[in-house]
Amino acid sequence: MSKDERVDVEAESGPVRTITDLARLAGVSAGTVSRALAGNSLVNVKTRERIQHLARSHGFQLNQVASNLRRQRTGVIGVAIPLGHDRRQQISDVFFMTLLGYLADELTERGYDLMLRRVLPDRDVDWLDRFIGSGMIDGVIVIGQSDQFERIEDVADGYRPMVVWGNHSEGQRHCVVGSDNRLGGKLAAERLIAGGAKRLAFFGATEPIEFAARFAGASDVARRMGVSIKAYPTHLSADRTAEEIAAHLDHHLGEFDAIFAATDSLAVACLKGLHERGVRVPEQVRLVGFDDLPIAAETMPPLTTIRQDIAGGARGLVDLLLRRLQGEDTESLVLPPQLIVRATA
Amino acid sequence: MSKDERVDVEAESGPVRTITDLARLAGVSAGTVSRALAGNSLVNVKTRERIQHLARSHGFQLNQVASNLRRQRTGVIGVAIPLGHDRRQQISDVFFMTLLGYLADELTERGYDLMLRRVLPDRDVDWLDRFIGSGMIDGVIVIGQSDQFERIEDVADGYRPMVVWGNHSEGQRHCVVGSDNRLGGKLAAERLIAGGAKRLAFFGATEPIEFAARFAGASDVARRMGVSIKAYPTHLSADRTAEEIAAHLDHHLGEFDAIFAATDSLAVACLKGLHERGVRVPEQVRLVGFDDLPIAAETMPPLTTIRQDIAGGARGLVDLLLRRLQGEDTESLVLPPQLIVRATA
DNA sequence: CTGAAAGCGCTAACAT
DNA sequence: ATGTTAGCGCTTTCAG
Repeated sequence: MSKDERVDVEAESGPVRTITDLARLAGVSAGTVSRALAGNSLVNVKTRERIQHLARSHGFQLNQVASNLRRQRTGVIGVAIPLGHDRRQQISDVFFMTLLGYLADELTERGYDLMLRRVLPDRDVDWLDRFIGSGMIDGVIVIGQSDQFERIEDVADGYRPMVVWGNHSEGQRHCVVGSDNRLGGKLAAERLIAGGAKRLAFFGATEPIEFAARFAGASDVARRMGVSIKAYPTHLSADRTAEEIAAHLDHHLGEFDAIFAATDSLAVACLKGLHERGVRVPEQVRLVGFDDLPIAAETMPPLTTIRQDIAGGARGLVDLLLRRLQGEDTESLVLPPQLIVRATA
Repeated sequence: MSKDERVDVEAESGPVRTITDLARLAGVSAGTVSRALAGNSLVNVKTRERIQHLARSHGFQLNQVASNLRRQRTGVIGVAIPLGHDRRQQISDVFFMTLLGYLADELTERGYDLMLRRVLPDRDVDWLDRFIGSGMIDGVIVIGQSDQFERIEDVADGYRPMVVWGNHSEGQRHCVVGSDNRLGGKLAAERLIAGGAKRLAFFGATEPIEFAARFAGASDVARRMGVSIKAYPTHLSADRTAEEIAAHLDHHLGEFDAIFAATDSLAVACLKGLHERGVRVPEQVRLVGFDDLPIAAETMPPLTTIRQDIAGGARGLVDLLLRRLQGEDTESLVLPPQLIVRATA
């Protein structure tokens, strides 16, 4: 039905915005219209089709808000991105944004809408309760624990339909999906050491729990293999890291023969810094990243890195959440990271 | 108020979920509670504070859905990302995702929530009407016109609170915010030609209207300067472009001495392809990208590119939308792109 | 198979 | 300054 036809039809009857308008037009009750539009089989096939056709020809749209209120469910999943350590940054973080894209795909596929909320926990202590209590969402996915691990734990017992992307810790109460960061760190260190590295450097922030686990995994291996490892801390926000990495390279270049970067973004910056200082990769300094973002395959030389299964993670998050919405009590899902060997280590 | 205190208080009175519960507890009417929580000055200061304190101590949250239905506004802005030419791709497109991040920031700042909807126009012809008509959003921002220019135009007359990120065309009816892509193309071509280029290549898709404008801008300059230009088409999805670019380079390397890549992502892939074939940049082939994504500064050599003001774009989108929500009738906003000279041209 | 009626939880006249 | 009342638009018993 074209727009023009619709206008013609409306001219005869005035706008039809509510189910009651439609009912009057069809000569039935609002209840019947509601049932007809819902495809309820109780209603006579002929009237059902008549009503559905009428609805379409008038461009009628069900008011979701009213429907939501009545049914006490919204078909909307909240996605919260807490920005703890470094304000502003993470929301433009390539990894999180990619995950968000896949989440949007996955939720759409399953018939849910996505409400995105960026959150500054220091300004708004009650961010999670407020999101949950708003009545606007059926469940919530939290992307990244940031420094809010405890607050999430507090909520987890009283609110089931919540799943979190992040790191899994022994005995935690909230349902989490995420890579085995410790194993990822292990794989990275093993690769570097197998290539002959004797003094490892870890570049990246170490407070975020995921990154701490990556460092810990690498440290385990280093200790076991009798190799030294030292963390060279950076912040998370892209603009600052470049300088910080440059400073580390300027002052400590002789101290290591291999770098494990906490993320591919950091690794790319390292690669550039090394190149600018005439350091050959991997001959003089080996380098492994983390994430396997698309950019990892496009650097020169292409980046050896630890792949996180982002699409799989998104699928897992949605899967578990929907099962929790059914009342099931789900375990956490730990995804195995994978070493992707390219040319930097 | 800690969680434990809250539990204590609740133990005395049962759960307090609705405004009516709270009213009973406070010994006033629901109306007064509603006013008190809204900070309405009509209500007595003492009772107002008493009610607010009571609400906090019971962890009371207003049901937004009910509120929305009654007030006929939701405080939610819809953000639609139509995926026309290349399914799946754009939602993970770095540029769009970055824009989305800034939009989330900007909307949050202004007190709005963001409902994200990824949309496949070929499967769902009515995507825009359905989003608008759902009653769940007060206004809509469309990120990218994709191949939906006409549909957006159709809707624009009947629905005011809509702003679109994309390309501005003479005489169009929908309010759009976007870079002057034609000017961007012009700047790119000028830079290349000033460096001595005689035969330009344009790498990228040419159907999307933004990209077509970039190519057109470059073509204008080429024609005026007596320089040749030819488009080497690619698709949008990241996985296919790499091969396509490789194929172009293998078959047509001698045909050009400069590349204008439609996006930085493409430019990075070009850079890699050229490097692998032993072609020096910029000595043998000059290269200019588009967007100025963070990665542009991190390539080797760093990428000369045309910057789009993403943050400014997001601010503009939200600004115009909110003014439209006030009933104002806003003009489109065309942002000037800026040549960022680094080392590839 | 359909209609009538109650009500989701909140807000905003309108009253006092 | 507060209470009362009538809905917002829809869904779902409960009757018939």
